[in-house]
Amino acid sequence: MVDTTLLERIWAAVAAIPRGQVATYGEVARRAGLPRRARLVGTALRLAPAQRRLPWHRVVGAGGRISLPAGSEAAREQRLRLEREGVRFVGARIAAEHFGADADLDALLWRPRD
DNA sequence: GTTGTGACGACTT
DNA sequence: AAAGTCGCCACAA
Repeated sequence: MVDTTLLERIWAAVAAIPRGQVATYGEVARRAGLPRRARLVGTALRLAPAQRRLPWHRVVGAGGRISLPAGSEAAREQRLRLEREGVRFVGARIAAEHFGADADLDALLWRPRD
């Protein structure tokens, strides 16, 4: 069983993602003080009570790709929610401008051509 | 106890 | 670009 204090820390880190921005699972884990525990972030989101009203859609896979099964209803909903708050996609990836300051720049080393 | 799976990710081939 | 490998670990069977 997961320690609920860990879940709380993760949920708090997710709640802190500003509207219009995204963070990767790895970043959320780091911000929660749990480096290398990206998988746990996924678990935490799965276990999160809907009542918490977490911005779960702002958590994405490394490099800005949606991690939910491609073509799934959940994946469509996530993209829709993101676009609805101004997050722009370039192909399957989220534009670099939407990542927070401590995002891993190496993973974001791509740019839509200017 | 062991194995497989997965809302992950960094590395190496 | 694509496919393996490894680290990570909760969970179900």
